[in-house]
Amino acid sequence: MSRELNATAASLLGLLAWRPMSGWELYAEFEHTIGHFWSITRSQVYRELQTLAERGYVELGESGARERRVSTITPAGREAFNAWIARMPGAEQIRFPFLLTVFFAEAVPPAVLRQATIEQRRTHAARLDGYLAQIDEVRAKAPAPSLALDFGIAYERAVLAWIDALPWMR
Amino acid sequence: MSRELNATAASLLGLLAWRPMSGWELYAEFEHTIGHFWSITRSQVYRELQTLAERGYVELGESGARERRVSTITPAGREAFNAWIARMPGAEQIRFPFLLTVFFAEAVPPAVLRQATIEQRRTHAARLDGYLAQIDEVRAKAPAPSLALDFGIAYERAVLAWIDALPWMR
DNA sequence: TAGCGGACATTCCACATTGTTATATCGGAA
DNA sequence: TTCCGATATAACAATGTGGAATGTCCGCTA
Repeated sequence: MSRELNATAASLLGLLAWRPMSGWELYAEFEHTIGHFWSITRSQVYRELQTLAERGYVELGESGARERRVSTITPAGREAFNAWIARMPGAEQIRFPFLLTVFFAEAVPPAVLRQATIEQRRTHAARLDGYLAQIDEVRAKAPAPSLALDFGIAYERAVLAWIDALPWMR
Repeated sequence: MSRELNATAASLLGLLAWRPMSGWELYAEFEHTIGHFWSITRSQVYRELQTLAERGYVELGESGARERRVSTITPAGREAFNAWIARMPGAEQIRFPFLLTVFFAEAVPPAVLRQATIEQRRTHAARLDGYLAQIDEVRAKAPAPSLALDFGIAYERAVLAWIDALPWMR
């Protein structure tokens, strides 16, 4: 029954290797770190936690106050995580709805196109600001994660530059 | 029964708005255009084609040579596509396994880390080359799609620059 | 010219993953 | 007391992945 871990489960394990957390905490932690380049929902966290527990990779604590159940990674879990993280990573997968809008721009009413572009720009600018506001602190505390954040910064800058060069925005 | 189109089905419709195609062709066309920023599998193409046909958005032709069935977009299909493409696009979704490797780099054996990085670099460099080889031709023939390709170019350049700045690569 | 290998083409299936929605409890703040 | 936010879970619908099975047709070459 040693099915492969999926990336989501593995990331959860990775976070649990830092410290024990409840599902709720895990989700929050995930969102503001890995969440920048990997999406997840809350249900998924609990689901994955279940299967992780079935495989003996985490231990679900007692249901204490507020039903809170802290998950702790087991030695087997650490081992599984280490094995997973050391495999060659696959290609990334992007799904960028705005690129569909651009790709089919000829079918989009000009006003809508401009509006959508402005909104995208705002979103990405806000994300960049958020990343920049964190980067120094993260770099000091967590070197490896800060490199992933560097990617986010480079990415957002590239997106913004590209948006600014769109012909209908100049 | 007028359920929302999903992005995948809508993109397929968008391609069919250019010209009628068989599922096979659709997949090929998709792969080397939209495929750069949206993934799809062959089974999915056929499945979506089925539901698109059920909703009257495409017409599946007679089975011709080699079982080939050409799909043609209907007026209702064009309308549905135009409505879909004019809605505000949502946020993009990235899933970048290598970023997990980087994020958890402390748990990765140095040799593996270096190896993975080199492979990533090669992949992205190859993609960039591929895009650059096409861009002039695409720009001349299909202005809007070329803007999406421009994004690909900007993206790959950003990734390469980021990779080259990783501390274990210098 | 017969035959073969490879490209073209579709269908079906099994499964994994994801997203959404609803529901229930409890502690603390207002 | 009432309401909000933290917390957990279930159940379903939708989406996505990957591959097996099956057949056709094209062009090459023995």
